[in-house]
Amino acid sequence: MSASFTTATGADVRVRFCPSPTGTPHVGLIRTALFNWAYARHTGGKLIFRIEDTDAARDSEESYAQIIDALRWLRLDWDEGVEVGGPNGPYRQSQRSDVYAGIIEQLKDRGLLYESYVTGEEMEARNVANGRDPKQGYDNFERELTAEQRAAFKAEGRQPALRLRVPDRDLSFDDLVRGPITFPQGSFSDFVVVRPNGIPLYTFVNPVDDALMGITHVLRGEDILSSTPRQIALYEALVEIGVATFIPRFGHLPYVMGEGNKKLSKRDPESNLFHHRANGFIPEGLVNYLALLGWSLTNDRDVFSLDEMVAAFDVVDVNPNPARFDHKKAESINGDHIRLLEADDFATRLVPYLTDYIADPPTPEQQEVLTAAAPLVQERMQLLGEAPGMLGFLFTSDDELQYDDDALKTLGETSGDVLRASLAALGGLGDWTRESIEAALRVALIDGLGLKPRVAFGPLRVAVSGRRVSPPLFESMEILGRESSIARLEKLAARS
RNA sequence: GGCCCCAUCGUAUAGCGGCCUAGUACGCUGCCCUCUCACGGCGGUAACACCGGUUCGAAUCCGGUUGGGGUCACCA
Repeated sequence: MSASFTTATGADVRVRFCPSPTGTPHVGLIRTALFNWAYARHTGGKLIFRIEDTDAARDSEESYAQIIDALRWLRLDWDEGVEVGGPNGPYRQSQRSDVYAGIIEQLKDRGLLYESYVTGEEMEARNVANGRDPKQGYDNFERELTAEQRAAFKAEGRQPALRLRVPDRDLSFDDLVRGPITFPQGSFSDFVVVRPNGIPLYTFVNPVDDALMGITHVLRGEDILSSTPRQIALYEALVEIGVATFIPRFGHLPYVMGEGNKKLSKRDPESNLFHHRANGFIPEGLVNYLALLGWSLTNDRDVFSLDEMVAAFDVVDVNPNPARFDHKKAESINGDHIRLLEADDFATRLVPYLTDYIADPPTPEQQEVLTAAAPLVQERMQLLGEAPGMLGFLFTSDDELQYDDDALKTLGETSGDVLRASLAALGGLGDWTRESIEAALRVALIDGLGLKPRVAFGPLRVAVSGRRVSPPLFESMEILGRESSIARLEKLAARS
């Protein structure tokens, strides 16, 4: 590649995110969006959001809506593109056919694109006839077809595909995350950019749109690394006809892998961004974890905000090795972010996960309980999806409260005595507060019955929550109220 | 198979020639705190794939080997 093309830097940075709307958003895709976004924000540049919907058979509006949903949920905004518009629209490739048609004509007139009539079967036969591997691929043999030959094919009713004449030399570029990469001449042959029906392929529209939109840095998945020299060849052609004035820099981000050594597949639920949202990831936590897949803030801290990421992010610091998605680590990071939330904010975010128990929005009574109980569980949660298990008992009537089997198993010989002694101690209690409840129970059970705390309070926990583990007992009883607490102790005492 | 990429504890990473008897986090684990579970605190476990070079000195640079991954479509 010529060294004479200039590339923009600093505030002139223009990066893009250009997914195909097929299927539900993948964590790898979103990680790519995040890095592009962070780079734009860090440099004061622009993020362009374009949709590559040139495959009518696989693209869907539902998928498009999901990608928008995902970006907005994670608070990744864009400066130009679908939904927001901009000077380089339209931003959906399905609406840009006219743009492509003009460029195809110019390229063809210059001889940079040429007609190719050979079919796949014919090419295989040709390779066999020439003693080559049948799968060897195209050998550029139609570069110099004469007008007569072309006319003959057309007379047969054949329509040509258009191939790009690739330069007969090595193609190199300096990858932002991997350094210099060279593809030797002959690594690939002239490739099809326009189908016989006139519809251009991804290999064409992607670089063309990048050029037209002034993209300076192409940050994308590693899977496209090997087609980068092809794109550079196209770019050189675009420069020749004046459509592009420079070749962008490329940076290939590492894969996001699943268990073992396989790329996180679309079938794998871990790959589905919304699966994580449904489980109770908060955007702060998920985006933080995604950032850690190939990048780090400092050597001794991995919990940080988007703002902190923006201040520090640079593509050149991205690690080239593939990263495994570790849900344990992801959940731990999420738990840290949950703990960072303001109490009211946290309580509000719990609501959608508690719809089996409360209304959305909650009734005033439910809101009161939720506000009181949220701080008790904020430091014990990694995922908001744990809320029903931890708090459900507070929104269940005394009659309907169920006991978990493993909770009942912890009940022993003394459980009945503990419950009866507790009822006696609590019966005449004046104030119903965490402190008064605890004081009365300690006197009755620890001092009175001589029990160890964990033995004494276990049965009460089961009676109140129906579970073996629960939020702190005395606080739970205070929130539940005197009447309900006593009813629950009596209910369990009756069966002990 | 051709071409390309990658290679530090189980995982994610720090390290960009001496600060490294390799740091941090998750995980696992011991102890403390403690009404359960968590949170928090203090410990422990565990890695430079291999072989050659370059250098006074290499996890760091170079070459090779091995291993992994990707890509070779008229899909994107």
